[in-house]
Amino acid sequence: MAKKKAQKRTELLQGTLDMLILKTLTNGKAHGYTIARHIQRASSDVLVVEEGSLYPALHRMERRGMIEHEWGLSDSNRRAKFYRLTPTGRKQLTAETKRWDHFVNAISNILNPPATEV
Amino acid sequence: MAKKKAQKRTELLQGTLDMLILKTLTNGKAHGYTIARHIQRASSDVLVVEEGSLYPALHRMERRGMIEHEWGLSDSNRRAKFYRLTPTGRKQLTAETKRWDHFVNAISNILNPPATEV
DNA sequence: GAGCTCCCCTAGAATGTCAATGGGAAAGCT
DNA sequence: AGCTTTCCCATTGACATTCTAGGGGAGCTC
Repeated sequence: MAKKKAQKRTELLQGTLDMLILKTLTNGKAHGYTIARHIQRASSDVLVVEEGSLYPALHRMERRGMIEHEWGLSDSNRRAKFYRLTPTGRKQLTAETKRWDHFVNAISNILNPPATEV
Repeated sequence: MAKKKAQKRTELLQGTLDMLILKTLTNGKAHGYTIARHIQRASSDVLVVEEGSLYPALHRMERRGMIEHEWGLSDSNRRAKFYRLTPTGRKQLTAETKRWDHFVNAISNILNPPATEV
């Protein structure tokens, strides 16, 4: 037994999902299912996007004007909602990426403090 | 006017606060107020820990056995609750740091995909 | 004693993620 | 044809964490 149950804790750090989705869409339009797959593969399975996180994220991002959708047919011939970046979305990606770098750098400074001053 | 109001969005990425607190405590015991100051200074004001986040975090961390407290007097001669790392807390810090590195690396792979395979 | 800084705390709202679930349709298999 | 798998969309309710916005008290300086 001992079901190696995955941590109950959040897998993704809140706030990073939008950035990942936006980034994924810079490769061209894609539908939800594909976006999730891409993030998972590109991260070697470290980042797993649950559907219950993905779709709400896509919806709020569209509501906020970062992405737009149009219906189409997927590679496997199924109805799928293809999302595309808007100019706003591109700006947002730039901003969030900058913020992310900034943030990671700050954390890093705490985790590995630079040589102390005299 | 145009009060450049800071984004309503969360300043800290969820889940990082505990790690920062634990790390801060590796320098020795400290009380809440000092911990917050330290994080802010060490990050050049990038990371600001609000009191409404700090104290609940300290309390739950203590509840989970990662830290312990004892009352004492601060440098400025006021009653203050000094927290200290427990062995569990140290382990937790190691685990969270590993998780963090792992995570940052994964995000990085998506944001700056390595040279594509042939 | 007014005002500042330090130090503790909590309640309520907001946000975002997850687990669980549901549905439907194409593809592949036997 | 029927069955199963995979793909694709979506929502619900629980949960954790953070923030805003409050409250209180005690030492220090003038």
